[in-house]
Amino acid sequence: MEMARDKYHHGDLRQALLEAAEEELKEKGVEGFTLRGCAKRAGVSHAAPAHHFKDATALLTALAALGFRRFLEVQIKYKDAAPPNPRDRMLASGLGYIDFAQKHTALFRLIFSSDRPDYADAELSHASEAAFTDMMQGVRALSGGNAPEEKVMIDVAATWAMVHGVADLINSGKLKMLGALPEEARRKALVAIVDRVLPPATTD
Amino acid sequence: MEMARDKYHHGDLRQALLEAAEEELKEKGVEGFTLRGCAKRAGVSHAAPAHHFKDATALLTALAALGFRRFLEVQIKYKDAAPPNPRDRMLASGLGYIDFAQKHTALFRLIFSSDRPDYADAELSHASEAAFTDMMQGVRALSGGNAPEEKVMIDVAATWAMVHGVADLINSGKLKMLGALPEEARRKALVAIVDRVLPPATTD
DNA sequence: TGTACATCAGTGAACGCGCGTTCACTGATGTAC
DNA sequence: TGTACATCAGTGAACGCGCGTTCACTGATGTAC
Repeated sequence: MEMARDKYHHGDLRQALLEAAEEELKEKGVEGFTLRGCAKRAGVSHAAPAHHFKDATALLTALAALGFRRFLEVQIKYKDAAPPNPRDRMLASGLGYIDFAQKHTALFRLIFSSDRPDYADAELSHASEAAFTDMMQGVRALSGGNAPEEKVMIDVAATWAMVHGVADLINSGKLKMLGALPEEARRKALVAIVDRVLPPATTD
Repeated sequence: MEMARDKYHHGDLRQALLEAAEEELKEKGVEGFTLRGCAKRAGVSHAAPAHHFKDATALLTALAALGFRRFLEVQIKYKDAAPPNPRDRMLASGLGYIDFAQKHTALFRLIFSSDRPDYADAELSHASEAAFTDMMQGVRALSGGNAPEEKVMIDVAATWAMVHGVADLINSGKLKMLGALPEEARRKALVAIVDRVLPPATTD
């Protein structure tokens, strides 16, 4: 095993830069994010990142893509732990969405409230679509296979908006009354809120 | 009437800077906002703003306060045009919230998704509290005077989250299917969505 | 009504700073023979 | 197994840029007498 400090070549600077970027984002916010700051955090000269990312946008774009993938993973983890019916799975998925927003404040902001990543990038748009598609499918399963398209659209919009609203408000500290509740009560409250908007499961 | 171009003294540079700042925000986003850019837009040397705003944060803080006041005005305007019962007034208020987010994208982002304004500032925190208080009162009126506090909290959170979620998702272009609908259909869809989460009016 | 003076809002040159970007370089690694 | 060489990932000095901030200044306005 080699000691990292002895190495002139970093080994996996690309990965290290992504981790550094996440930290940088956490501490400085999207608005104060710099490439030089990331290089410093990764323990590397400020010119080194150029070998891996064209510019700050490229780094933020890759980080946003990674963010979307983790965002989806969290939701899937929650879903897989839920009772195997569309309603409970959808509810779990929503709780995962909110949990991600709370635990990864900076990433959540990056993927939902920033113009800095390049959304035309193939990797990023693929990752974001995967996340959104998963959510749509969950709602569709819940609305029932032959619900009219118009109803499905309303269901999707309502469910997504509710979950996203809770996540964004908690994330920006505006629903402190929820965040302040003890673990179990918080969960119960979130369930009550999200549950209120889920379409009733159809039985056909 | 004096011609503005003949004046060495601007007349009301403070106000002009606020308007310039809103434009700057609209075009460059919170992330690219500069004081020098605002000065240029206001047609004034870059050192002039210092007489009115200590720094960029002070200007953004004043702008955010102004944003919250307008945000509340729009909601009140909508409410006053609605049938005078708690449910319709609340619904109207929510539509006003969403309307503001759509028409003042930059301001909405500034007040809900940016760390740059100083929220400890008295004027700003007063303006934001006024907006939030108004909303809480609307929900409280709808929940009925003697609803248990816990239910009111859930009602507030659910209503706020739903409205805010729709507003934020439309604002960031993620509910295109709603934005793309023709005027009347869009309104109907929004009503259906927001209405779904409003607590039933109590009659006691 | 006129003059002197204080006040205030603006100018524009200058500064230091951190940023992104470029460039010649150097050290480490992998491969051909 | 050893040597020569190409490749690649890093360094660090240098640059130009736009930023915020400071400063001596100047032009306009209001007021005292």
